[in-house]
Amino acid sequence: MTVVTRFAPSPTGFLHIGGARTALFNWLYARRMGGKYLLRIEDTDRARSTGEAVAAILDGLDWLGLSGDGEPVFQHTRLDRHAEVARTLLAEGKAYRCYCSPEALREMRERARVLGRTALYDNTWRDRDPAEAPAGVDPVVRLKTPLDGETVIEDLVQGRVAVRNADIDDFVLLRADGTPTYMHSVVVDDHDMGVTHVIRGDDHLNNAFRQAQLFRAMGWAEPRFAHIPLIHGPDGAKLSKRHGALGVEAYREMGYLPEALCNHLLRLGWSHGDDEVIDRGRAAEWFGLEAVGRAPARFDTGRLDSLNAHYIREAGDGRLADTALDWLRRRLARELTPAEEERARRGIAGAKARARTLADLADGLAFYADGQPDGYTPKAAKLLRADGARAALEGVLEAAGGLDDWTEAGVEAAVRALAERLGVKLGAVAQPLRAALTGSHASPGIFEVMAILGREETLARVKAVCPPPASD
RNA sequence: GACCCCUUCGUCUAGCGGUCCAGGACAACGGCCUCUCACGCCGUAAACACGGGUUCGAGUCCCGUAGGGGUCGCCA
Repeated sequence: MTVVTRFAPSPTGFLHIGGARTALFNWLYARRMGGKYLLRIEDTDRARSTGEAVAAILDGLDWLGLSGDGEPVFQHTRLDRHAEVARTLLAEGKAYRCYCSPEALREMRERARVLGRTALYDNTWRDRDPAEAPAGVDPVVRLKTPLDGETVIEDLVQGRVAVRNADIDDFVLLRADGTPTYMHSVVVDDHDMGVTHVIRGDDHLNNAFRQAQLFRAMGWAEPRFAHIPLIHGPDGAKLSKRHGALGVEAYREMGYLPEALCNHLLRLGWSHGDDEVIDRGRAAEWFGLEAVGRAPARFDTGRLDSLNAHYIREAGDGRLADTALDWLRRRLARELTPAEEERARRGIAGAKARARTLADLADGLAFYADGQPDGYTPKAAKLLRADGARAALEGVLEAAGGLDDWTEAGVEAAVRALAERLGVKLGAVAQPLRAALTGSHASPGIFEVMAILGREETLARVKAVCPPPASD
């Protein structure tokens, strides 16, 4: 039997972190088992579903590399099929029409709560003669669930979970307007799509019991369920799009790489011994539901930062170049001249070792374009005022002017010789120089910076802070 | 309130009865390296929620307690 998994978001907002992880687990499980991973947009609630949300979710999945195998199924296109299944159930006496008013239902809920019961609906119309139906009331259709015994789910993550059938009420299949509820359409669609493994958030565990009853009523094979623990916020409370959690696009905008986000999400609730850095290929080899934990994890960005830094360092300069240059243009809010672009491109190798995010990377590259885009940092200004700074910079001007070999090795030899001649440590020359060239007290190696900047630009920047004595 | 789930360092976790005075990673702190910042390397501090059992032996099994979370719609 081929494994078929699915990710079924409802398009009422962006793709949030929890959804992204659910999608990732479904994708990984399908890959691992050599199966298929499908997408379904749960848009039966036409009032809350929007086209923008559909686009945002599909975009987010695409960015993460979690697009479905084949085109996504839009649930609203299957309304007729959902109604047809409900009609079958009605005809077989496994479902019935309920004419209770919303007010009556509200009273039932209150009564049930007072009695300390879980099942809310009191089965008013379960066995009542349809002839008693009030005129002019559109009924809902409810499933006739068993009154005795218990429903057991052998969950692949949670283990055996049982609920007494008395605690499962006759839930609604079709609304009064004839449209299907989520509970009904999920089951019909999962069956029709051949879904074998339902991997989703823990918050659906209770729904599984109801859905299992519906599968049984139709005589359909139940899929295996795997309810993965939710991701909580730093405060330990549920993290969901409804509570202000960030969408994946927010992480993209902060400069995180999709592979870093996926790696981080993967390690939230799943582990493989002591392995921490796990790329997509490895994950697809190693992933298994048996290693998914049952306790919720908190979403903490500390490790995400560290993983992102790792993946930035790992990324080939070529692959990173276009992205980095885009970030730099945005950072400077202008286009780059060919010379600036060339310098920035050569600076990527040095800058990426120091960046945790793409935003950091752009910051680290900025000085290659402008001299000091934000002026000198306070620490840099201090370095320029330090004792001996003036002498060191004048020495550089002198030594650099006549240097033939303007390469990293060449300038290094010249600057080291200068420091020796002045009788100071290398740092006494390198630091003021760094401040003059980059506007900062921290940067890639100073000789690398000089080599990339070139003689002309290097001298110009030094002269800017160390004007030569006016000659007459 | 009812039902269901969870509980190892600050965080993510390893641990599937003895090999655990509990291991790794991130974060923190100290040091080395060094032209700065990173990287890298070395080191320090840091946890089995609590109480009962079962067992020769429990972080690991069972039962309670406490705490946390989830679900109880003609939303998904």
